[in-house]
Amino acid sequence: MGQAPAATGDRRVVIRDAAAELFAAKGVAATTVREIADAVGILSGSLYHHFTSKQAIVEEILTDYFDDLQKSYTEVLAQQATPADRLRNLVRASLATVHRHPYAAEIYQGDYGYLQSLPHFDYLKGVASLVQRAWLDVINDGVATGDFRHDVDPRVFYRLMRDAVWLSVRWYRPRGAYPVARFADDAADIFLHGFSARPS
Amino acid sequence: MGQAPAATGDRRVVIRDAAAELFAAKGVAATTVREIADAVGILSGSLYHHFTSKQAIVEEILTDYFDDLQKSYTEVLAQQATPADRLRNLVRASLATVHRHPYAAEIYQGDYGYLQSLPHFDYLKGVASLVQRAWLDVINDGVATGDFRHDVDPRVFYRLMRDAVWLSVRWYRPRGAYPVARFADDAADIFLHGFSARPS
DNA sequence: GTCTATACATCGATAGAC
DNA sequence: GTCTATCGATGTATAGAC
Repeated sequence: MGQAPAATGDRRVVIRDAAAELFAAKGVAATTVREIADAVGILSGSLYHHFTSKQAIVEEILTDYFDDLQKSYTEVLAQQATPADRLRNLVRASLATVHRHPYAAEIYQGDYGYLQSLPHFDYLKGVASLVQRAWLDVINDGVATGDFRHDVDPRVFYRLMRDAVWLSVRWYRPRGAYPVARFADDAADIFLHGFSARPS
Repeated sequence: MGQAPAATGDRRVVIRDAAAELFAAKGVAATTVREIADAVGILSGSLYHHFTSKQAIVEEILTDYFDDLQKSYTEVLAQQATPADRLRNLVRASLATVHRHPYAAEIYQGDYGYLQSLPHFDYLKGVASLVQRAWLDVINDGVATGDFRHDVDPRVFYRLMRDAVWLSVRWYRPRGAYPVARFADDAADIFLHGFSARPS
């Protein structure tokens, strides 16, 4: 009856999601527009009714992810807590966001080179440096307060932790028996113990 | 005089190394044979005097790396020590090998999808599972002896540590002031403390 | 061992019928 | 909104002269 306009945006989302899965699995450059079209059951030419180019699809996938990431971090950064708790919250927020956009996260990590050719790459860089700033600030704070060790370069610790956390999207997928929140706490726990200045 | 045959194999190595650097930076699929030829100052057609195909170049790069990796691990696995020391030795051997073949290591991590199309992919898989087996055995031993924690899944600990260690090739390069051996010890230290069952 | 020239496949993208 | 048909660019690889 007073029915909705037959979900016109649906096709767009279906295409975007199918493309994201392919991009994540094979890389953007190695994925053809024909493969994307096959995945949704249309011909490659029809894709261009929904998107102006292959790049535009990539851009929409990544922008969606980074919008969400920026929002999550803004919330976490508004809170006050000890360095250890703040670091744990960053891990939780990162992993929760990543698993709302697992394909986008994989694309960002695996195709950084290609991404530099995107029109909105500056926006992505801005969010990425916001993320890096947040981690490094917390780690440096913890070293300053004496909570964290000072015998290992904070940048080394940051990068080890960053890779371990963000790359987990390649092998970890949330399950009922081991949900994201618990996984995030395990990861944070290992790194916090490893970088703690105090005997546990 | 009784001179060597004017180093015929040199060109091959020069081409292979130039290709490796490009593959690591942009991905295999996104790197063209013309770019490789440009990098060594010849035309793309001339490449095929040295290699039968682009895939063959990739394969030689990766096989070289994996041969070295297998050799390093065989040595380390012959030694006996505590779980903590053995894990530390695995980190040292891994990072030392990675930094003898930094481009190959980056290619393996960044283009795993493409690699599956290689003729010798089964060999690569074999070495990769040797590596995984070595890490998991040591970790499980440490949990069994009570040296390592039992409240975090060993597989989770393994994967976090694996990603942090192997992905470091993307950002860490050995320097005089911070050589591989020291970096390896720092990384092992953080993870060993983080996964230790004993107060430090 | 490199170059010239080119074959052949595949890619992203477009135009217009339905 | 999809299909048919196709263009132009680009990619890997080959053949033969030098």
